[in-house]
Amino acid sequence: MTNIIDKCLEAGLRITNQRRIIIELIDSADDHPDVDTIYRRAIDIDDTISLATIYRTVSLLEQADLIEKVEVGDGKARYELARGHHEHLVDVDNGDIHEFYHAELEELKEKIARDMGFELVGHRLELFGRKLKPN
Amino acid sequence: MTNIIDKCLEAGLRITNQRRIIIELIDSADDHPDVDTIYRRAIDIDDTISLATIYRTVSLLEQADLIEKVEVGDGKARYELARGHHEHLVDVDNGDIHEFYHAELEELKEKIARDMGFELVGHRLELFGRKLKPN
DNA sequence: CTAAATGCAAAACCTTTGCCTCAAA
DNA sequence: TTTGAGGCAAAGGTTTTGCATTTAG
Repeated sequence: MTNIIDKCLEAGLRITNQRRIIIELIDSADDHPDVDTIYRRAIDIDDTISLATIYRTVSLLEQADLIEKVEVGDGKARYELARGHHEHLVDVDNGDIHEFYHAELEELKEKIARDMGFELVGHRLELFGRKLKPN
Repeated sequence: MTNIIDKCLEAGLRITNQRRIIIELIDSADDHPDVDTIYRRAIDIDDTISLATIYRTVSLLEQADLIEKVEVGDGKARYELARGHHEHLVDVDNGDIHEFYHAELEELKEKIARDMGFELVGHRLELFGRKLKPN
């Protein structure tokens, strides 16, 4: 079992106490915390960690493709562990983020870009929805 | 021919000189200007317009569904005239924004949301691509 | 005339950075 | 030991806001 710390070492990252805390925190989060949330959770564990370190660390982890930035339109960068393509559906009534993967959608994006004369190198998709009443 | 000013009046907006300038400027823009660009273009026409008025006006126009915000990941809000569903493909090499509409994609988004138990009330999609060499 | 809009400057946010100190390898 | 990392506080960039003044309707 290759854990997240090993992956950081493989990526050539120096593992400091602060980094370990931040990384494990994102690893174990089951939501999509923004930087301030990560900060507040981190100082619960070690209250000497600074906001600047959070920013520097997430930016590093993102470059190493270990975490991914998620932007859901609230003006704040949120992060999640990188674990392959998936998209987000945001519940507009409570902000809950639901993940999904849809192969057909992935293909379609590639095809659209190709038809327009581009190689697809990235994308961003968020759906905003409201829960349907079951009937 | 219902022009953009008429639409503003229908929406109940008071038409000031500043608003007229800002609105017509966005109406006639063939790119996706950010707030600062709108500001610079506006003061070329009337140098008493303030940045605050640009922000207040675009926010008003957006609420009235007369313009739409486009976020292409550069951290700045860009605006375009509301003119029905379409998506954006950003050329990562030069920032050019290409628009497209793809019916199949629209349907697919609706279907995905529905299958997840949601009514789709909005979405955001940007593709990032690099021009293919013709061969 | 009167409510609403503007200008200006200050403040509010989120994020980045300089610099000196501290710690991982 | 040495180079990179962290803490702190200041600065940066975008957007919002308070308040006195002006203006559209």
